[in-house]
Amino acid sequence: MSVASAFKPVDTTTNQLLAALPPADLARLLPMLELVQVEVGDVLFEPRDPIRAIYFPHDSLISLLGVAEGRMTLEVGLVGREGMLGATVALGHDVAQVRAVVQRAGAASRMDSTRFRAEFANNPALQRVLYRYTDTLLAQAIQIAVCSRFHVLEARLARSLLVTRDRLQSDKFHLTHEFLAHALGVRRVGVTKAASALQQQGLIIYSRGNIEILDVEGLVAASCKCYEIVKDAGEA
Amino acid sequence: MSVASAFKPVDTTTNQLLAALPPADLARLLPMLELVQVEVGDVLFEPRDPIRAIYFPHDSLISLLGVAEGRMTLEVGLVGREGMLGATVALGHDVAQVRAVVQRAGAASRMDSTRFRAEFANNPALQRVLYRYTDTLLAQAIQIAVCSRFHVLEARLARSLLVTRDRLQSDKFHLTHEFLAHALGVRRVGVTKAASALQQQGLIIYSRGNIEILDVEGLVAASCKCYEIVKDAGEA
DNA sequence: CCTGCTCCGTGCGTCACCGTACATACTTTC
DNA sequence: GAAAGTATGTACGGTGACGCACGGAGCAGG
Repeated sequence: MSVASAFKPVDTTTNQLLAALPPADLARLLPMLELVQVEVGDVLFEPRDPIRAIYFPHDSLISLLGVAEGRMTLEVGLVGREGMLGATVALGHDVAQVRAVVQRAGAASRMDSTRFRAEFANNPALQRVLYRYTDTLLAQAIQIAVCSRFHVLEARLARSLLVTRDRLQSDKFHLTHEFLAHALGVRRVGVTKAASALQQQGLIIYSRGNIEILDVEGLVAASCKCYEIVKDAGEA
Repeated sequence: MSVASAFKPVDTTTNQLLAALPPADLARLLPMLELVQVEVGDVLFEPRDPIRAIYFPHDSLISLLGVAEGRMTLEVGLVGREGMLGATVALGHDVAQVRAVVQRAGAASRMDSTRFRAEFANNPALQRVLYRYTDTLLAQAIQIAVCSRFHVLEARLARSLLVTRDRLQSDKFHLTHEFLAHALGVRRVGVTKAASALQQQGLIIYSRGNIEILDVEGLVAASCKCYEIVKDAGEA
């Protein structure tokens, strides 16, 4: 991760949480935001870490991984331009419960936790936005819990790809089987098997981490309902 | 469910969310609360239902079940005296995402959603309490997602029993294998097998739904770390 | 060009849990 | 005190994913 040029102003229209704030509130927030570039694989925090900074992604994408013992992980949330990372510090808990790892490199606005908490206390608009977003995160986590328990890997993979597509607003992205395995909480070979099944159905093609979605409708059909449920919850 | 005698006043010290409110804020809330009795198996709402009322349990216990197609369910949260049901309506989403089913009969204070939302908007203390509690619910859901994915049934059953014990502050309670199966997202026979294993280890005894925990330490050892993680998150 | 690295594919034995069906035992009811 | 209901126990084949190991293929740089 690196601090971007100080000359480049933060584009406040990309991140939708920032964009949702009234101009006056946003203006107060802006001087505290620092534009940074995050790189794939960067770990912004680990479970039990104190959260020192919160992030508003612009074009980056951050995966929230629940961690069990060993190297078993499960993605419980995905944060892109529509959300923020670390809302929890304003709500009372300042210790991370998940691993936050960058899934797609890009820009994000960072802010010190302490200042954020102080600002949060005096900013009703920010409170409303965060409260609502946290509720969306909860809906995501719940659906992922259900999905991981009951649905077969192939459907879950399809769901995961569709969510990534929505977040990035692109049909092509880079994501290795290894990374997906961590997100889905399965072995890498399991992903290979499921992905090649989707590929044989003509829904996607992939090669060395470059994934392209060919047939969105087909992929929706191959996925479980969970995809649409979390999508609806996010928009409602 | 039935409305309790109007003569009986709401005991505001039992539910810990209510108890945490400053007296003035609580006083404004009280006239809007209605004391009701909920019975085992009562379904307070289903996924996609509009949430018409919110609940503050006193000695009752309410299980939040994520629902997949068919009769496959998974408990993603448990609400007792330490929490409330339906906080989500104040946060923006007024449609339920889970099934709320009474696990243990008892008293709860009910309040109309619309009035609750209005009160929430003007009550900073209530906002703080709810923010924090929602964050705890999120922590629960995340840990349950991880736990259900990676840990074997016996450990998950042990965790579930320990959580129930904490909520009820009692080593004895009523809970059938069937009910536990719904909560854990497994078959009833799976629970029977896991429960009899715990019984043979001398950790619990059960008979026709009456469960007694004999060895808390042993049960903690038999459970996964998830139990302590959510416990810590709730208290932190 | 060959070495090294990342990424993907296959095979094989094991296991937890599934779905189903049936059996037993305690409890309540009339 | 028989019938009906509730709760628990046993059995069996099936399967999705596991863990591990190794094979191979594309891409990079010296």
